[in-house]
Amino acid sequence: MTASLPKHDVFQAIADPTRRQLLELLSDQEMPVTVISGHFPMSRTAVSKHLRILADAGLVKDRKVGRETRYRLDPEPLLELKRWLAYYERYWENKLSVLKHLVESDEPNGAAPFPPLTVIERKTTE
Amino acid sequence: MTASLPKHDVFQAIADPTRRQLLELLSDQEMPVTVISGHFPMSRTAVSKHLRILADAGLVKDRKVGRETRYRLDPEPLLELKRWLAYYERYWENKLSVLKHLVESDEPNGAAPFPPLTVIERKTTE
DNA sequence: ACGAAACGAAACCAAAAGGTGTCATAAAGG
DNA sequence: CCTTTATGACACCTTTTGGTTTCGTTTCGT
Repeated sequence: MTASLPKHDVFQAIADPTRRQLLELLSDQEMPVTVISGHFPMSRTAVSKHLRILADAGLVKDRKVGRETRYRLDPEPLLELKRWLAYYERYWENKLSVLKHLVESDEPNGAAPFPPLTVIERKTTE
Repeated sequence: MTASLPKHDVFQAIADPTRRQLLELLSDQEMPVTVISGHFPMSRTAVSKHLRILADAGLVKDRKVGRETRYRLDPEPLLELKRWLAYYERYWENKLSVLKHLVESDEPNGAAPFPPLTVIERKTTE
């Protein structure tokens, strides 16, 4: 167990626009760092750090080829994102039902309008 | 034009685990800030700021009811996320083709192995 | 009319994020 | 060999983020 414990999760990894562009660039083919960083208006080191974060999230894989390290997309962790998103699909599928909900809870201050207070635990840093 | 120019984008908004929990909590029904913050191990103000960020991204809507402000989910911006994700679906649908790609680009240093260097413009802060 | 409740705004703070440049090392290539 | 190339590891800096507390304003309830 404790299988690889990703230090960065997918949500955080894709939050940065540069990293999303990296994923797009690497989706076609694998590339070494120098070539990759040539596509971005920042230092190679900066790009390298972004790649590290993506790797931590499992979104890219690397392999050494001679003196270079080639990176390529691994889309697998995006499945988690897809599953997360799937939960909300039902909400936009019928926005009308949302509207209906709004109208129904019309009373300014209902009797017991809100669910039992369940405190959401702070995820302890693993 | 310049239609509402969201200061925070969806990707950044959902990057924070607390904000994802907020979305989940608000997906069922609308709630005023005090009730919402009762579910989280942090100050009301902190929760309020998270709600602000979600609102900036268009993920929640608020309406004033008396002295309280009730927040509720608006799933619409998640469509952007869904579209972004859709681009990558073809990659995990056939991970085998990715593998094939890898094997084919076997030569240690091919003639012109990488695409023409197109520098990706830094998105100027709007 | 007045105290309490609900909330946003502001000032503040520590830590994380996103950059930079320099350096050490390993592999390639005369 | 000796130089160049590719890269990761550091040390460092600035801005953003996520949190706090305090304060003012509006609305409610009595």
